[in-house]
Amino acid sequence: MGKQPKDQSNFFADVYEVVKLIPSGRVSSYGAIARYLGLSRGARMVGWAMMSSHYSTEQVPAHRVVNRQGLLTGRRHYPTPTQMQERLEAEGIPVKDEQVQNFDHYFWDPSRELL
DNA sequence: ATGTTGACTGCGT
DNA sequence: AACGCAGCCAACA
Repeated sequence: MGKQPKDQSNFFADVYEVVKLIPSGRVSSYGAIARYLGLSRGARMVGWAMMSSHYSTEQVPAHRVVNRQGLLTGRRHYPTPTQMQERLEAEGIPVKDEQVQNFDHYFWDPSRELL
């Protein structure tokens, strides 16, 4: 068995796929997505992929991905620091002070919800 | 090839 | 409960 062609960051593509599966009105976390992809501690990678998603032509709802505390840690990578929050609120997710309210209720875990 | 960094997370203090 | 340190993977200089 030779080595597998690494393609070009097909890891990013996998992350995009999972993120695109997050239903509107729900949020997920970097760690949950990483774990679903088999990376027990690749949460930072997921964040990296999200940042790259801005340069991708694919539409990835990166605003639905927050950290495990429900904090909008990625908001500073948006054109305006409030865009991420506004987008979540537009989907019916209450956000106060950079934090998703009732986070546990809106949390969507690919390993749990998705099979 | 080596070192640094990053939209994180878990555990120890 | 809050803070700090270490682990993990991939891109970049």
